[in-house]
Amino acid sequence: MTDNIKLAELLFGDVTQTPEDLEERFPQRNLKEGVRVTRLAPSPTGFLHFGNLFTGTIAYKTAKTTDGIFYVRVEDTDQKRKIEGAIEVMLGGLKAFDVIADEGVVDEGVEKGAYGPYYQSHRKEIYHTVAKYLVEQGMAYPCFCTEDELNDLREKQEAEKCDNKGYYGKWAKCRDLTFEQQKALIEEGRTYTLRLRSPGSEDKRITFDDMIKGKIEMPENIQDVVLLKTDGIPTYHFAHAVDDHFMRTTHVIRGDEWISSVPLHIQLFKVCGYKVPKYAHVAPIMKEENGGKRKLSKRKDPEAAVTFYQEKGYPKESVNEYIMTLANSNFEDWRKTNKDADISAFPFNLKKMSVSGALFDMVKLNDVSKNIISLMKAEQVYAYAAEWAEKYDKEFFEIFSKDAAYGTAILNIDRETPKPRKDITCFDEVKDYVSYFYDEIYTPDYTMPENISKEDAKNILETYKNTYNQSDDKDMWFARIKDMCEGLGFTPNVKEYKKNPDAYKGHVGDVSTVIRIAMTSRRNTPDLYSIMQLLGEERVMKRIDNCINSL
RNA sequence: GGCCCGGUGGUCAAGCGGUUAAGACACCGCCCUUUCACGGCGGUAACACGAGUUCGAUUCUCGUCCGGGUCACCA
Repeated sequence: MTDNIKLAELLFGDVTQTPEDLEERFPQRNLKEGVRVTRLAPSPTGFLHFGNLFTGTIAYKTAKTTDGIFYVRVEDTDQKRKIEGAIEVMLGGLKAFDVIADEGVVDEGVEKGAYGPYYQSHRKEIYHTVAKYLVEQGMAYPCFCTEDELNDLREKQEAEKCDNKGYYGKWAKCRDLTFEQQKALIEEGRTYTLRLRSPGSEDKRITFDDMIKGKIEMPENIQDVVLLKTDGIPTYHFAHAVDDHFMRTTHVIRGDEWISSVPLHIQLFKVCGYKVPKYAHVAPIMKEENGGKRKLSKRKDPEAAVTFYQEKGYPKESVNEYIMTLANSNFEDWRKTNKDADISAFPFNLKKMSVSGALFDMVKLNDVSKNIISLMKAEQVYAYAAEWAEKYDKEFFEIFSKDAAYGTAILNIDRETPKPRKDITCFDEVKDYVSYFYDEIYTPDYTMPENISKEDAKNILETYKNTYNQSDDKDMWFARIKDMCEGLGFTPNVKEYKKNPDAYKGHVGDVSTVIRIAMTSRRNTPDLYSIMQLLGEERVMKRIDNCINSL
């Protein structure tokens, strides 16, 4: 029995399976050529960052464009960070924007698929099986260095201005301990981590092909990184290699902060005898701050939280559309020629991803969202708005949901025309947008424009009251307004007024404005005729009277 | 500091040896118009800098500068 085998027994005597057993338990997926398996591997922090949604969407699309599999694996290896209900928050946010896992953790505590467990905290025996194998092969060793010792090491390297910091080569104190020494330390009860015995050499370089960034050349990894922490739980690096191998991930899609550890990861895959997956490193979404760029920050930027979009009531279609404009530069061109197509029909392509981080642009998101909502049917807008209100504005929901046909009719003004209005950006605006249709939440304010005297306003309304007829069609309705202009000192002809402004008090537009204000307390609204039709004769008359009385 | 990556209008970005350097958002003007929108038309505005290579560089090479990432028993 060699020392390596003895050490492996000493360290992992309780491991009963072998890597071969695992290969059998998690067989190669039976997939057609070119079909991709991707994943999102969030750590449960209780906060879903827009960046998570972004990379998640990309991973999802990458799989879906090949009819592949997208799964969620929870990276809960950091005990210190554990938070209750965190999975619910993450999965809920993802689902709200149509990033739905085929496999893995699909709900709090619910796992689906044959490659689990999908919580890293439940995979200890799998990691240990591989760890044991690595020790047997002489590719891993226990390290008994304490935190203080490691700090000293760092300081020493700092003082020597050492370019290559870290635990490797001559600095790796525990690398060349004899079996007897190791055994003695363990029997002494000393805690230890398990480190990789890196086969890398300082002067070698490796290249790899990132699907987004292209060819990258880097120095080989020489660090004897920690594989297993003192509590026996793996570090990200080790878990990544083991999990993505046994879960049979084909494409690792993640944030580009990982790019500098790719040499390590490739080495890990090779040391374990695994096929290296394809990598795609996604640039982060940035935020502008006094002229500079920085990552969207959880602390500083409310829009960094996915819940922000839910609270504001951005439809998922809008957010997804915006994400795609950021992700694939040809998306907007595609959209132009495929106006009605579902977004899932877009041929998403990793190669079209931008290499560097894009600035988050709220104005653009809003524009995208207005377009999306303007193209929806009124029923759809009503359903979304009601759904939003039920969750975030109960009081309004009560009122708004009482009469769906009425609400829908309001939202249908000027909609489903070749040139629909684009008033609504997100659903928290709907209450204000429709407020004057609901007496319960309507507070009149009859402030008239400066160019119209109270007298004239009164006269206009008195006159109008006598001529108004609810059953007029739109042309007739407007003809009546025009007809009353002359008698009041206004002109029905706007051009005429512009030519000769001193000859009149104003034009039809001003007369309409007075009526508009009486009806809605606003100077700007969608089509007034439609509004008055929906209000109904009784309320129209009442509002005219109220306005006259308050002038 | 070492190692990576990047730098085209305010923003997102096409172009990748010869272009009047696309398009979208924003902004400005005009038109349409009972308001506001919508829509239409037009406009302002960019290849970080310096050397090479080349008949010719935004496109290729090198350097400078600037921005970002990373150097944990965090992911």
